[in-house]
Amino acid sequence: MSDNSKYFNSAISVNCVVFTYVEEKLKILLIRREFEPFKGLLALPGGLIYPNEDLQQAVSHIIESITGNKNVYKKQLQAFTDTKRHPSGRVVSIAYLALVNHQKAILKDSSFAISPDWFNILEKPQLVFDHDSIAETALQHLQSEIRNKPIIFELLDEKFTLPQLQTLYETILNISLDKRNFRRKLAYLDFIEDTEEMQKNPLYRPAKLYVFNKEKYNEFCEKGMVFSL
Amino acid sequence: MSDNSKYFNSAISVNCVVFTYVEEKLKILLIRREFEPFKGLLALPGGLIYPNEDLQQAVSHIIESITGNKNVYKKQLQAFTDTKRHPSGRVVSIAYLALVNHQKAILKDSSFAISPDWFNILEKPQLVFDHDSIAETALQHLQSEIRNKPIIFELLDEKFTLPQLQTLYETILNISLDKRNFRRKLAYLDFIEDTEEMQKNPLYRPAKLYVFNKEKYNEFCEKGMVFSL
DNA sequence: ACAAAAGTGTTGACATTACACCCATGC
DNA sequence: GCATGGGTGTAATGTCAACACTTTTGT
Repeated sequence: MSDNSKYFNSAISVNCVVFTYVEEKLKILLIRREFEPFKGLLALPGGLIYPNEDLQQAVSHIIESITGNKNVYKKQLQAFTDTKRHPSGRVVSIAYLALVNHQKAILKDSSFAISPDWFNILEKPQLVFDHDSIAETALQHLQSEIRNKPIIFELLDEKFTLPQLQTLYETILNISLDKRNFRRKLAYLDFIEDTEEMQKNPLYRPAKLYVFNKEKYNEFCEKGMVFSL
Repeated sequence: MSDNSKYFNSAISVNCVVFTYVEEKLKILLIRREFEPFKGLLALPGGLIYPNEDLQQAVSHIIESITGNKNVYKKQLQAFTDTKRHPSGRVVSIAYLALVNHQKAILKDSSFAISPDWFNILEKPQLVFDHDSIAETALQHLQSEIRNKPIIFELLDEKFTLPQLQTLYETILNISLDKRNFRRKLAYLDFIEDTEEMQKNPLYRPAKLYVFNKEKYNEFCEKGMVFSL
């Protein structure tokens, strides 16, 4: 460790696996690379990090630049470290999972990304570098995380119906759930609150609207309780 | 990305949270730092990585140098990336969890570590950098992982008794388990095999010896089954 | 009135918990 | 023969899965 120069010459990047939910589909945010290598090909949004740059902030900045969303849910997944994953040298990429509400997201080009777009996760095209593997890891993480943590509400509007919530679980987990069993389970959770309001102008019978109450969820956790789908 | 020099000047390190089980205690491997900063203080084993170095191999090498164990169980946890975590510059540390059998581990000084020693996890002293936080993350990961994956056998001898297995679960999870319920649950798992052999020279009544059969475990998984403690 | 999705309870199967005594061995 | 930990079954409770009809609204 006496001669630092042989160690301080790697690069750090972040890659963001950003999911949204729209038209009853789980979609992933992909961009076209603006620079070589792989210029013009599809990739996860991300970028190299300056040595004094905070990774969470970098992720927030990238996501805000592309989608306009501030304060999105984000979580570090893991580092992708293959020595040959990047042709320009040693680039360790730290992958983040992020969830954004589709209504609030307005995609635009930025210094990080050209032609950003949402792709149905079930029809995800091939990506550059090891981004397919990063996306796969993120999806698995999401699938396991929504079973025990209330992050799914990040993908819904503030007010949502139980059928919407159920369909979203079914879409992400790729399973089907029994409506009555699903609703009975939720009935115990006081942090999913009935708002006395009804859905506006649906095609047929309107459903009740609910909200996720974060304070009540915290109280629920403090009692040592854990919810599980 | 046109001028790479402003990005390729960070360092990557690995840190290993190595657990073992001895004298009915879960212990963590700590070393004394041989170099500045924090020379002589307690730390997790680890080290800086060369730009062409594979991280898994580096972890294996470090653990083998200190404990003598080859092919230990290891798993990447996450990256620790605080800009100020290391005083010498930007060092992103990738943390690994590893499990070693105590009988096979013979600690010795190496280029990575002086005075390596096992510390009861319940009495872990303060560590340098952000290593306390890394160790805490690793412990939580271990606690959650042993409930659904058969990694606990990495900490036991090849042949073990059910009371040993139960005590190990209790130690790691810091809970107490009902002996009969615990054994009934294991009875369904054909990958925990009775060896017809008995424990040698115990103080009192000898217990039956079991082995973990990895092939049978894989078959069990292929049937879509999941075990859960 | 009809089409469509919202909303609602019961039952049987299975899993989990709680609990106490006899057994095998070393000394 | 006694001290110690190894080994065993049952009953009550709670949880989970399967299942079909009525209600509300828009057209």
